[in-house]
Amino acid sequence: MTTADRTRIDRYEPTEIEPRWQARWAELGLDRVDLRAQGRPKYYLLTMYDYPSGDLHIGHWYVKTPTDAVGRYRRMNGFNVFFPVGFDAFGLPAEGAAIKNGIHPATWTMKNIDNMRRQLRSMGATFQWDAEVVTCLPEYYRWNQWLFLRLLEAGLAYRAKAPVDWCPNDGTLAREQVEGTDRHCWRCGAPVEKRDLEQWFFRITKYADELLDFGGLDWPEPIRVQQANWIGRSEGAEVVFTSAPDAHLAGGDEIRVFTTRPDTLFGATFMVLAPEHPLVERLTSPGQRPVVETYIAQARRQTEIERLSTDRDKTGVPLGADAINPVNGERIPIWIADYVLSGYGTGAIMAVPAHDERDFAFATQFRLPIREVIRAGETIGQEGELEAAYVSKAETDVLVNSGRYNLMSVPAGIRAILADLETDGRGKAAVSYRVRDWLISRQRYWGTPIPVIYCPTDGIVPVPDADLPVRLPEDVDFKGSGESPLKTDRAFLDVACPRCGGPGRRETDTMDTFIDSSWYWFRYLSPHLESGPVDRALVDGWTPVDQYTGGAEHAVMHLLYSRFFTKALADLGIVGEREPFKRLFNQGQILGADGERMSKSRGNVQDPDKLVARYGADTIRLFLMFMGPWDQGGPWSPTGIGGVHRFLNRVWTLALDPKGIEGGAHDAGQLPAGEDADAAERAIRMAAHRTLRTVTEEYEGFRFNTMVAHLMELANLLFRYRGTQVADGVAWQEAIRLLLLMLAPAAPHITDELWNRRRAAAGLAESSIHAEAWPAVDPAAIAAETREVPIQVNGKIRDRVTVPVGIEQAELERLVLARDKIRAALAGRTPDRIVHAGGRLVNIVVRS
RNA sequence: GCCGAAGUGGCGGAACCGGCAGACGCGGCGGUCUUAAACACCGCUGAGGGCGACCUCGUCCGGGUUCGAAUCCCGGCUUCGGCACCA
Repeated sequence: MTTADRTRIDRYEPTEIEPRWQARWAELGLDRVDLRAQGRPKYYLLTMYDYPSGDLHIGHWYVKTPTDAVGRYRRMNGFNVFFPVGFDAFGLPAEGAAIKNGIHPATWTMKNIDNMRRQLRSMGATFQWDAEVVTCLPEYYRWNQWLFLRLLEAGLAYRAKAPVDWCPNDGTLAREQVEGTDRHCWRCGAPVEKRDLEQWFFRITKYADELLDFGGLDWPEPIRVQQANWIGRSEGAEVVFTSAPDAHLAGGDEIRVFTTRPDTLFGATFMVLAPEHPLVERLTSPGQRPVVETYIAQARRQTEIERLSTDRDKTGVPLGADAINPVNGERIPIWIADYVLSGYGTGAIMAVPAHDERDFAFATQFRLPIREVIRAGETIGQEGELEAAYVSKAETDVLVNSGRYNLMSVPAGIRAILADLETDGRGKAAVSYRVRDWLISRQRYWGTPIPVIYCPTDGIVPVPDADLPVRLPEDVDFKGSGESPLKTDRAFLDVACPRCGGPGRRETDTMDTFIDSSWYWFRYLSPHLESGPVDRALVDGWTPVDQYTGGAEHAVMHLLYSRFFTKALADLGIVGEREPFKRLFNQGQILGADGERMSKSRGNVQDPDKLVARYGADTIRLFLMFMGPWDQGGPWSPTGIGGVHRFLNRVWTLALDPKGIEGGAHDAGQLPAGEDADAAERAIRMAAHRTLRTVTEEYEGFRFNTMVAHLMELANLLFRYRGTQVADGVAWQEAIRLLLLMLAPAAPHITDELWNRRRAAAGLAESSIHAEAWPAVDPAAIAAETREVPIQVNGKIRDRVTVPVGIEQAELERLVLARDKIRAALAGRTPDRIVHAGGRLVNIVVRS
């Protein structure tokens, strides 16, 4: 085909087609959904909303456009699909921009949102824009405050003084926001310190056990494992030691420890308290006081210093006091050391150096006694000096040096010791969790104000519901010191106590923005509702979310908080379901071409606007799906994008110009050798329907890369028939129709254009392809009469034979053994065995 | 160190259940069309050997199970992600 010929039909011009169809879909209301419609099954499709940083990069497309394809596919399958978007609009970058450029965070944020809305529209996705949520608007954050007050009433929110992780730039951090061995801030990278502050907490620990239960959820295994590890449930015992009488001490103070190994109680040769433990002060002997105080001060500072290695030497000092072991009355010295954490268990341990690596290291360093109390059963009587801690809980291990518990197996020992401790009131079975309560206070301006007032008379007073929202003052002074401007804003700060009317002071901390994202999908259902946070009827009808898509980096933050919130809201009677997201898919992450995370500072950000201008949204959508498995991600490389664009061009040509013949092949326009028109049409139908069968499964299973590959294969096959006598025949027409329908969810613009050009050519009125039903496979079309069977000799392919589908095994064997190549491979030997692999293959086994 | 995921052509990847390794695309080579180039189209393209039909080798490494292993089992190596003294 020459250039002149090729211009005979219109060329594929995505930049002309795409905006036109996007406008048309808006007119047709394709992006609207009647949430109260009856009849069709609901499908709540949710993709993680974005922080309005200002620009979309290709990573946003990577999450959202395949998700949109799923929505379109579901819609074609008769579902009422709800697919909202919004913006996670509070947060630090806006404040940073304010300090740096003197722009108000609200101005900066809303401007960014405007730009991002435009960019999001260019994806051609069917987002429900009228459900949009912007979390920095009072109509949203008002309900953060309202929910906070309900949690406060229910005892799920509380204020406590606690050592908190503190970043000099960003203030308080949640534990999840402290990263790495050196404990740096996830945002700015500065070393994180510990500070004692009065802070607000949400009682997520109350739900620890329920959060470990993923029953009924279709979530990726790695995320479930990560959450389970984060929650970190350990079963063991709480054992009560007592302080021994001493010159400076009457004795009898209860010192509780948590242990997972009550069977090793006889091996406790000393005890260690966290430096922050409340009893340290009381137990320390006058002689040790200076050393102890120095150590505590040092430990405090130590968390501020970069600690690059976890296997640094253990440090600690003795208090100069002893404790009494409840099982044998033995006196053991009490130490403090920073390897015992104040926030876990009881903040105190019994040290069993023989059977715990950390205690072993500590004992070795300070020459404390090590007493073996567990031995592998078969090594009894071979006791010697231990070179390392023996940490084992094997069934065959037995207790030694443990008085009346000697020679009991470990499980039996645990049960017996626990029972005896319980009888004496000296201990009980206990469970401990790694997860701590969620610290939600942030010393920042750009967040939801925490709705409480401090009154000298009444203490902590909640802001009455009627006074909500507590609005962020707009006219504030950003000094750039990092200190929240709310702290110095008299108009905000000074407020009458709602209870006594006296002078009160408003809370100046704002909420962690993860609160916003912990319930936003409920709000999507009624974003402007003024009578409450959620419309209960809609929530009951539409939640849980059927499919959630987003990055795995939220495994222990957003995805855990959301589950907690949903459970808490269910207990408060605000929602009915206890889990937010029924099915979760974590797509991978697109990295920069350098293999690093995309970021402006690295200069490796891919701008989708340019790509869209050059290739069109359909090509970009399809290319992102084609790159590889969706959960894999990978470095961005535009190599190959041309191949996908070519594919769309071929679809264009197939649909509009079936009779044309390209130059190139000598036999162009001829049917394949040995094929008549009937056979050709059967081949086309079979290919189209087989493709439909696979592609349907691939949409269901989110295997978009192979889905695109199979559509390419079908297009390649049709291209071979282009210009032949069957081009544009009945089978061809059907194949084109199926090809367009199958491609429609992934490449929505070009398919609607081609669909309607073909309708117009047939004298039919316009009708969007996206209103069509997903086609059904015709079983008759895919039924084959013959099939090709590979033949192996000793597992190696030697030949193939085409046989009728229903052939008898004996007949097949006779046929196979008569083949020249097989006779040659057998070289006169007699087969020992012939394996028929379910009709898929024949393997002739011959020995010698 | 612990937990998790993954290692297949020059590259992205396919093979979903143990049954034709490398689908599809990129890149490369050759060709058709064109005055020419670009575009488009057609063919070839894992490595080695052979004029050829074909043969040998080949899915991180070493063992094993099986008629048959990229796939299952045991041991090891490497890369990526998470956790960071959690008693």
